[in-house]
Amino acid sequence: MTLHPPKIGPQDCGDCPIRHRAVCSRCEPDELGRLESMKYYRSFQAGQTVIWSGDRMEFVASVVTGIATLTQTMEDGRRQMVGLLLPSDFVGRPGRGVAPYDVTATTDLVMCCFRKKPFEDMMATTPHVAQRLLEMTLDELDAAREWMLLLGRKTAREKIASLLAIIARRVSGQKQRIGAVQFDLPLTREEMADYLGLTLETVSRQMSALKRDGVIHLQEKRRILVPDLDALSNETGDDQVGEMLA
Amino acid sequence: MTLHPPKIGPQDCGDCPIRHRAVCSRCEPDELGRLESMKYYRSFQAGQTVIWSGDRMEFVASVVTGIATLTQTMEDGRRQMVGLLLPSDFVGRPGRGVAPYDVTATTDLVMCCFRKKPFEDMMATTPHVAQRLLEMTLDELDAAREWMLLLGRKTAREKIASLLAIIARRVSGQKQRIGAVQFDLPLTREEMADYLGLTLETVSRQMSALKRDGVIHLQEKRRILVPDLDALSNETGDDQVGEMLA
DNA sequence: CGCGTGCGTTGATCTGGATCAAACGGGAAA
DNA sequence: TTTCCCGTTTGATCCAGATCAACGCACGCG
Repeated sequence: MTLHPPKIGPQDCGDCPIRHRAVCSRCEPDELGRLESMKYYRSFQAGQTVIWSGDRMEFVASVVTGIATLTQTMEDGRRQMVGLLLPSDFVGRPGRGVAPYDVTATTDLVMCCFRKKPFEDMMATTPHVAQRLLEMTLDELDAAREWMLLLGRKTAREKIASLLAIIARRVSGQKQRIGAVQFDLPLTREEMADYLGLTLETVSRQMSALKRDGVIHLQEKRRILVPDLDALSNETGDDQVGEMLA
Repeated sequence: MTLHPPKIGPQDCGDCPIRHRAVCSRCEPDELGRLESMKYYRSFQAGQTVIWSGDRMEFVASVVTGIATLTQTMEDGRRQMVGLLLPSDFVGRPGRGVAPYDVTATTDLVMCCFRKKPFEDMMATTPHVAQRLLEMTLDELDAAREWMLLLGRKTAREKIASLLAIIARRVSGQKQRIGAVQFDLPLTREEMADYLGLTLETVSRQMSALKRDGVIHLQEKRRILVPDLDALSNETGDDQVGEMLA
């Protein structure tokens, strides 16, 4: 079924682009060595499913390059994206055997996988991996709760603006909401809809509205230019002051 | 402002009702002793605010008895509940100084508070607290993601049924969805609305509809009788099989 | 006792976003 | 080149849930 593309990736953890932010970021050289012995890389093409909900999981993993999504699907087909995985984000849960969500590559994707059993053993015996994983999980929990506010209470326009602002900030790297930013949307309209709890038609209409109002400019559907990140942030419904101290 | 009711609580951790499920559940006797030295109890009356969003937090805490809520509020007053805290649940984040959400007691509440600095020191030097906290945080993250599906994709009726089913299962203790269950709702209609991303009128109407359809019986507004937990679960929109293995 | 006040219910109407439907445009295959 | 396909846009209509409004009921208080 799955054809395996060449197993690329930085064989040496020292060269790894996510070395300083992933689960392994706190590890000492000897711990890194131990991780190297249990790791292997896997590549996926855009659109491929990494893990199906309900599958037995024999590994946990970090996103090295590319973007993946976490989605839940109801029997009748309603879908909700519950997570967007960027480089350095972690997939899987030590101590659980079955995947609760579908994991899908939305762009070409390289994952650094750790065999589950050795990884769990390492978690139990050395503190650095567990400490970092706790920190990352707490960050994800905060993000999930911010998303709950968006899903429960924001208007369609606010939802779109929030998503664009988040991607703009993550892509541009800068926390500051100053000046112009330009980036490629990594999601289709339908994926945006699944993330925001909307239909793809509403996403398209609100994108057009934001464009009409000059908040964003579209060149080529996916390439977004935000002339003023501050103006975009004003459309998110978020408290401007409260955001600053987060 | 805040008047302090008598500081009740099990002074000895050995007698604590949440001893086996809270952050401290993995601790050895010597570690418990260390925790005892940094802990103190605080009581709150139903309706009191435990922590305001933006407040400096000088402690982390476990819920001992009672129920508390975590809510986010937008400038214009829209509110979204992002967590429901039952006994043994943990509040606060080691390593962060400012509270991101309002924490409110919905019933009379007793919390076991740990001074933040000593607690953080203990997390850094002994693994048992951190390990348990990671496990609990991962559970909360799963719950938050389940809630994202509810907020983004479920109908009003499915939302109400899901909330009632969750409370029924947690209150009755039994994971099995068999037979009749009876319990008191710990939330007002407005709090339910804030949790579900609805208005209180819609909550009231859907409660009436579920009553009309015989899925629940109401005696005295808050006292709920679920004659058949299975029938209620069928109204949640959730995959029956998928739930089993979670 | 009458009165307010806090919850909850119910009714009438409105509306934001869903649904149904058609068409566009660019890239790849034929 | 033409055709097809996929992602996207736009239009017309519908409807679930929001909003506005009135009222019921239980409880505590002067």
